[in-house]
Amino acid sequence: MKSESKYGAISIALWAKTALISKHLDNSLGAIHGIGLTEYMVLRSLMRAPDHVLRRIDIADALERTASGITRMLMPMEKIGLVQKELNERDARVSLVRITRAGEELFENASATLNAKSETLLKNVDGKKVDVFLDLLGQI
Amino acid sequence: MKSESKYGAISIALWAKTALISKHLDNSLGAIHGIGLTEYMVLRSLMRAPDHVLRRIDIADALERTASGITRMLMPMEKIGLVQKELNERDARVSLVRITRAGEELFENASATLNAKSETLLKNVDGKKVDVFLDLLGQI
DNA sequence: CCTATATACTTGCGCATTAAAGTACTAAAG
DNA sequence: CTTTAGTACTTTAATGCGCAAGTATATAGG
Repeated sequence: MKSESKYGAISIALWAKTALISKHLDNSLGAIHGIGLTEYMVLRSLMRAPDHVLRRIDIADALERTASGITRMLMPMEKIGLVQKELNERDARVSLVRITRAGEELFENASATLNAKSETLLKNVDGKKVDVFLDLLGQI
Repeated sequence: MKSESKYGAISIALWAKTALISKHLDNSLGAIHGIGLTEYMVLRSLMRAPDHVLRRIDIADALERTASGITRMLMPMEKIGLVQKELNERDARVSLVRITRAGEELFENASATLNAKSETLLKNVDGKKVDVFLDLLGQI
């Protein structure tokens, strides 16, 4: 068997470890706050956007998802009041997404859960190299 | 907005970057070899197993998937002759999975594709830190 | 204006995956 | 043996998500 290149090994390790971590995070967020990890990421994108508003397509791009996936995901999120639809006067094709006050609060609580759970999951990672790790991930 | 802890930031970066990378790898493997990334990982697990045989449950554990997901995934793989079922004489509950010669060949070719594509996707990662990166991922 | 092309979504359909229930078998304890 | 509990897998029903097609609107060129 030919050996795996180091870059291939990184891809595979990323895939495997991320599967593990995201499953745990998804379960915790679901059990405690009733949202999935992808929904958390939608809220996070909105919180980071100027004025806390984004077009659906911007969310799709940010999360590496398709527009159709975003449309479907936002329906229940709107129903439970985490986000609300908003029209764009300049362009009637666009339907903007705004995070609500309830969405902001849930995001803050969910972030605490995510941070705590991440600390547990990553406790074996050499604390002195956390910044290196973040830097390497940023280079991708 | 409270800031994200560094461990939380790592989880999120892993999630986002892995989504990007695995989408590209999945597309390449699908277009060139007709298998998905998860199926590639099944073959990889089998290649690394002693005697190239595993129980379904071992594959499920290795890939962070459920037994039922593995059952479904193996059906088409068996149909196109990448793996074959095998009985366990000691325990009739178990149905072992063995990689075929065709499966081994496809795995070798797919590995070359995966390595090459990974190199492209990760070309911005500081070459001197590749070992550090792999080590950090291994610590998770 | 009018047509052609591009953009921002939404919808219909299908695939991959899971959770939960069901089947078949094994193992452990009396 | 027989009962009980546990394990390995399969199946059923439901979810999440993408692709392709469809709708509505915008923009550019004649």
